[in-house]
Amino acid sequence: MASLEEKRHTLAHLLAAAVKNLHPDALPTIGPAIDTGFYYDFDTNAIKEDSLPALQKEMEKLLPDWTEFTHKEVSAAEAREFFKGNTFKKELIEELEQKGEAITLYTSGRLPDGSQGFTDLCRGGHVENPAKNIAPGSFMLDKVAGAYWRGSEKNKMLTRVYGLAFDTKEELDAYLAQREEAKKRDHRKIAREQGLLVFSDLVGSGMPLFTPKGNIIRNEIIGLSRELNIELDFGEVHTPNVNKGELFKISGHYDKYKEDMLSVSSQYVDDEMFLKPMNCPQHTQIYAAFPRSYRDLPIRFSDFAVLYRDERPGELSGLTRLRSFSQDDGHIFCREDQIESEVSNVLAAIQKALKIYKIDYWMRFSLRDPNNKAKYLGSDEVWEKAQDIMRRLLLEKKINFKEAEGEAAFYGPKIDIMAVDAIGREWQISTVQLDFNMPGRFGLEYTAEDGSKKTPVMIHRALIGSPDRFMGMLIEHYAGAFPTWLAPVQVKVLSVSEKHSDYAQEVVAELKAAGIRAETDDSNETLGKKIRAGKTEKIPYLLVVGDKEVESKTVSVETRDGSLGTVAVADFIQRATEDIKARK
RNA sequence: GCCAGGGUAGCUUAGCUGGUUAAAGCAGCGGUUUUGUAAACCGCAGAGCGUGAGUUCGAACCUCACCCCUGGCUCCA
Repeated sequence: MASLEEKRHTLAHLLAAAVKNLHPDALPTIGPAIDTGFYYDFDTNAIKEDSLPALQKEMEKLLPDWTEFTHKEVSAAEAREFFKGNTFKKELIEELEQKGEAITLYTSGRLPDGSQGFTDLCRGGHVENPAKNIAPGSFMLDKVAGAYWRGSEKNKMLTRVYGLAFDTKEELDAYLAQREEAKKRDHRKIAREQGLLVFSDLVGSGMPLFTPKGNIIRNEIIGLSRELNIELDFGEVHTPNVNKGELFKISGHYDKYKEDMLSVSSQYVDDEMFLKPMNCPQHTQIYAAFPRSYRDLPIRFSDFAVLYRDERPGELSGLTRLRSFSQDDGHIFCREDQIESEVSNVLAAIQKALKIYKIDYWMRFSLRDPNNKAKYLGSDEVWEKAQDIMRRLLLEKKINFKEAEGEAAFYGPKIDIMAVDAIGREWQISTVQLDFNMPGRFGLEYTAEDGSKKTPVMIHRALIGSPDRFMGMLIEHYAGAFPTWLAPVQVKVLSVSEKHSDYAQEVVAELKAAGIRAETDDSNETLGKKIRAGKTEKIPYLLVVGDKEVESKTVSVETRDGSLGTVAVADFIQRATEDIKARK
């Protein structure tokens, strides 16, 4: 039975064969199977987007001749001879040679003269009979993109051709349909349609301007985090946007992220200053400003300040990657014996928040990259200790998690919450990070029970990450149909005709007095059109008022899921208020 | 930053092998209508075709530079 991965990998070979026929100068490099199909990287600049149809055709033409794979093991010298002129393949051969692994060449297909077909350096993993095993219409070339050789931007950029491939044509079509669905939910599109935020070339890229409607959502998100912070006994602080470079030199951010910080200058003093890219160093200064006793710990600060990062232009994307954004940030300074309860309380709060937002998630335990320790601050012992504490905690709590090497922050390991949205895409949101490094660098201390001075531990955490980014995710998760508590307009009162405008205004006034975000649509349009507009805007409640309702002081309630009939205004207010309070 | 696409009215799009006043729908505005659960009718206005240079008798269309957006790569405290 041919596995999907084998099919995909086989298609990568087929693609390389097609490229070899149509673009003989393109040097093949590597071509693995991926989640949705396959890709192959070529050293060439001849392949553009519009080359794809011809390549696709060529692949389809070649496929019937690919009835088997033959392979042979060769010496490094033979392999080098075969791939002479291809420095990329030579580099791979050298590596195989050094590791003492077998070097194999795989061949499939046939040339017009009947001689052997396309041969590639490969360790295997193909379907036995591509012509038979690969269903017609189950694959398509998708797009062309640049990709650095071996994933390093120091290396040459190659041309990557992506292909989609599934077991059947139906599965490919389903994937394409799902991609269409994702496009419909695109937060950039919905944010524009609903007038939630805008960007301006004059303000700058990556710097969102929230409209009154968008800011309502943003504030509700912050409001929930603030409420959870109070339950967790955090004290909210307020800190400035501009900081001296010295602060970041001590924290270690200067060395690591100077290129990604926006600098600011003063006309009067020479200090190198930066817009702050994070809050942690500042919070250490609030801690440091007063003598602290073991009895005072844990000390917890929360902060919603706007942060600035000089992201490279090509990395910006809607609300998911911004130059200016905030975090629902918080830092805990505690004793070692308090780590466990602090981390588990924060995790519980995160879980509570995600339940309210109806978001599924999984946890990623992000560890240091053991092969690149230079990227991180602090000694091996400290890292081992921090990672052990966190792992033990996750195991004790019986939390399902996946370990991920190389995903830690530069100062410590972290637990990242990976949200899974309504159509299955993952977003990294919340985080809890254990830091044994920064407090020492800032000379933070507390007086222990025995009178000695000790260094506190610092826990960095964000409940939902960035309110701005999270809002982008929520837009896509809900496809713009926000639950009532988040909806910028919770209720819209539609008058049947202009005769009923006064009553509609009255109802809106009552709703507003009850704290409900309501407006009227008393435009000179038919009711049908107003309903349509309200539904398109995804307003949670549409209240229709006409002669009957004016007469009986009622409203006819239409929700996104259907009609609730005619109820007294007071009853509707009660119902809506309960929803909002319960964050439904 | 790098690779590949793209930028026409507030929005969605047409026009683009160079050739009169750049064409629609929605939204907007003005009328008519006074409407009962997903688009009433008529009219009006709205576009320096991303920006700046160039080629040409003539540029939305060709060339160059820059800006911005999209998809990747790299990065993500």
